[in-house]
Amino acid sequence: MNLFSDIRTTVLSALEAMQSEGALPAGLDFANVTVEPPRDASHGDMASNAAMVLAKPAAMNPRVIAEALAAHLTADPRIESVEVAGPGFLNMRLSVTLWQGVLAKILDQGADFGRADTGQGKKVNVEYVSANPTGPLHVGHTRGAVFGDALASLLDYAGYAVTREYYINDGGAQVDVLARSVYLRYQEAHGQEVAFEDGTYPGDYLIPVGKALKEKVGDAYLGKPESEWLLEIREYATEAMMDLIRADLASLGIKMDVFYSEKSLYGTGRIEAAIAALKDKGLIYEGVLEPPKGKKPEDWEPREQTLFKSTAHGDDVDRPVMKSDGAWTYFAPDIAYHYDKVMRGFDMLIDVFGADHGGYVKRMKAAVSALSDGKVPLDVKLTQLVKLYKNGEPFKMSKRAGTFVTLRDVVDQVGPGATRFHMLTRKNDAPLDFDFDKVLEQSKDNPVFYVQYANARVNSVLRKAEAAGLDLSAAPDLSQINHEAEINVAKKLAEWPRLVELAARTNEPHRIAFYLFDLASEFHALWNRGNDLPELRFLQDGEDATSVAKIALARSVQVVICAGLGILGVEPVEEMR
RNA sequence: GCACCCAUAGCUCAGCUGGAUAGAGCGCUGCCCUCCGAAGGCAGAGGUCGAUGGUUCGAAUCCAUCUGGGUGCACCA
Repeated sequence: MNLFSDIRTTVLSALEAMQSEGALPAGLDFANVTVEPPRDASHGDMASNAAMVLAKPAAMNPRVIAEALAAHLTADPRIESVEVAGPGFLNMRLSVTLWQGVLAKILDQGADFGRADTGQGKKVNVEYVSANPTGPLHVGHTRGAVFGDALASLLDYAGYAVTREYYINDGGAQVDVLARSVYLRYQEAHGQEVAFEDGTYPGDYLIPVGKALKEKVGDAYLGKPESEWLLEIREYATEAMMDLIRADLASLGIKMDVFYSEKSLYGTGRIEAAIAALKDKGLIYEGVLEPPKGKKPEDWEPREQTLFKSTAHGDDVDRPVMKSDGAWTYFAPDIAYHYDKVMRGFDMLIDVFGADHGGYVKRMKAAVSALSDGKVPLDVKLTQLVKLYKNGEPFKMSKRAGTFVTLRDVVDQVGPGATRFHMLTRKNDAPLDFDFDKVLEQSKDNPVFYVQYANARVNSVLRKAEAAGLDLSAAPDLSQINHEAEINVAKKLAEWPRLVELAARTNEPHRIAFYLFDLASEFHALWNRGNDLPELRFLQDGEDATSVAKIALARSVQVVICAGLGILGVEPVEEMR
């Protein structure tokens, strides 16, 4: 349970009490009343804007409202003091026992402390990665993969029923190219000279696929026209690539619930059904698009196409769903795929795309809005570029030069945990610098290390406690946790449930990473003060009860750090080496 | 030309459905530690929040216009 919403409830009932006393007019809307941590700690533990928000509708001076509200709130034993400040802020200091109670709750609930019911069990589908099945995942995919996976975990923690999904683009021309490329490797495996022309994939990763194909079918396809092997090899190669991709994802600890095949939409009437659904709504018509203004493609000519009236749902121009030759455009199966998601009963859809697909957002939202009659929201999160560095020097990638960096390269070098955490130290729509050396650096400017180090220090305390023969199963006397530096840590811990809700509401898992860094900082600050003030150390010689209480604080920190790392998909390390 | 994203300290970036004197890390300055919890700690300097208007009791946050950067713009996915 979120302490801030607890206190907000208290404030609201105080306001209602004022109304029944006639100290405040009836019929006010309290929706904008907030209770938040003030930016400046000298303003107390929690601040409310109630008086200022209500001043106008109540036609009263905000300070008058604030004073009356303060009088009501001081009656609450949890609130130690209330003061009115500035234009009408209500600053509250909460009693120490309340913060001590937070620790008790953390120890009682464990990793569930902070679990929210924001989602109320609603079904949400998170689609991410969805890379073409034509090769291994590269760094660009890595960010989308980590972001999408952490977002899915976050939403799960916030009470949603989450489905992790990967859309396999196995229906377009690119898988034909893949098949031809594999055929070349297959010929090569038979000892033939081959040349990779433009429009084929020359990557080494197809060599074993060609060899394996030779093992499987022998020389059955040799010297045969494309028409006799294209379908079979395409099938075979796509499967091989998906195995590769699944393994790449697994190396980051990612496991999808659903792999959805684009190909499965063709020839099954599903695209037709989705387009028909749009047609029923009067959103499909035959027409000719205007040429794009300004930059006009050289080969542009007016063509009549089947168009989706996406402008009716917020898009800038209508979009073609069928080419002039009668084949579906790439947009058509995407519509059908999202229609399928809607039909599967999801209450909310999230697509994670690379930033280069930004131009695709509006039409996708238009499609989902149209197909669900505006009932199912689609949030599209774009992940920006990852710039690679090695020791501060930009690391140029080039497919030709062979300096093409794959997801596997990154994970093999820095490990899944550091990769994941670092990828989440930026907002998804901000570019990210990834330095292979700095990610592994053991210093304060590396948040991965700093957070892990906090957890490791707790483990160190626990090991020493065990060695000293302390009995940690006894209930700690938390009233001994009363020093300001200790209470500050408890206050930070109390913010955790609220932060989870905020991060889930905005679909922004990076907030978890930043919070963990803040919490670790608070914990390290307490640890460091133990250098000067021995009474702040976690282990107090000869005073077992005190040690047990202080260790309870350390364990609370560990519980929340591990819960947070769990959302990010980062394995906590036992000790730093 | 249009659409979307971005612009905050010297650098890299946070900033809560609009809240008080805008924060962190690095870098910089000063002090502390060289056996007892320092893979460091404490303190400080550093900002017209890209610009100009507007809404509001109150704007880095919302709206409009402009500037600068990124991405994308029929019959490729």
